[in-house]
Amino acid sequence: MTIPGSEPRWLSADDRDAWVAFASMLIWLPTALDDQLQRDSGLSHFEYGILAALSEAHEETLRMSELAIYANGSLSRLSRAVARLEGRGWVTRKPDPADGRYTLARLTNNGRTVIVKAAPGHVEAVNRLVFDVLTAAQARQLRIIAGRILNAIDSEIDMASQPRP
Amino acid sequence: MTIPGSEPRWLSADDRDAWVAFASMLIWLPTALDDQLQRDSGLSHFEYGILAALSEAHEETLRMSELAIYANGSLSRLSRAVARLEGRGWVTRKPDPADGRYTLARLTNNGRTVIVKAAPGHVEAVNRLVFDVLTAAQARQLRIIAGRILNAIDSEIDMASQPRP
DNA sequence: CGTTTTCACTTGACTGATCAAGTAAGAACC
DNA sequence: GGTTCTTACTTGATCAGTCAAGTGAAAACG
Repeated sequence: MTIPGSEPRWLSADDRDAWVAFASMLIWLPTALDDQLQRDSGLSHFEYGILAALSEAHEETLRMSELAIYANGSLSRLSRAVARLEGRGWVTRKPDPADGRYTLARLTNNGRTVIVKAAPGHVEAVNRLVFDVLTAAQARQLRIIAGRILNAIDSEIDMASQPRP
Repeated sequence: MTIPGSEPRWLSADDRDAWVAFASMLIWLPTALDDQLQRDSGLSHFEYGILAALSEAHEETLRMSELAIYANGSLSRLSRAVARLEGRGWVTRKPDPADGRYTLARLTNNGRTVIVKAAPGHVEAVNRLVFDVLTAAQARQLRIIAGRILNAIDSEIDMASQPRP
């Protein structure tokens, strides 16, 4: 995306400081949260997301393609992860009777027990590592900042898929 | 870390909103940056970090263990990544003559060419997706927020390794 | 109403990450 | 100065994730 011949645009000294800290956080916060879940519940963050999304859904059931969006993952990744969760007896899959192309994933009783046990520890970790160390104003800023960055990512993707609307 | 019998501490409505946006950003920003590097330079973000760290080091040379810290990765991961980069002719490895336990990784001329070509596009992406959409004040806040979260992670790790100082 | 397309997954082949075990060099101890 | 310990990696086994190809159900088409 750099226009050939144009001067590369570097980061200002302030931005560079911010980026070093931010980039490091982008790596270590997910790692820390993953570790807590793995230690305390034997779940990856992705698996946690799947169970959490199902537990909040109507009849604890979602189509795979919807679940993929809530859990922030590709369908392929979800398919394998749900296969693992099904193996542990925490989720079941069956074709949607209304349209055989869809697969309905549903939380089992055991699965509900797992997520109910895992949730408090995970939320506690999010509080400890994020919100306890931020002021209310910073938390609000964080929401805005994250929203803007997500918008920028989205519009970049839209740009790539349809060059001229 | 939840004290048994104590009430789980949930997130406030505001914090929950912030967390949903922030968690999504934690997933999609690294993905977007990785994609840009992969497309434009055939590098993963981790490989980019390795080459960038070497290019800024004295004589473009670093011990593996130092490099691991700069690149935010485990020694094992680094060892495999550098093996790949060595295979592509962008890095060499040799034992430190001063202490045979250390391995010195050094950027080759080809490696320098690669990182010099890759850097502007990557920095441009960081600007587009992060700093262009933030005010200067938000960028400053982001540095502070990231710093506080990193501190919280560090003190948690210290806590675990030495229960009582 | 049979054929072609599209859709919603699933899966095979491969790459990269992790953990634990292995190796080889230097330090420490007696 | 020989044995044990520590340090700095490296590597084998395994596992999760990606991409592309495959499958089977519904839509669309002529």
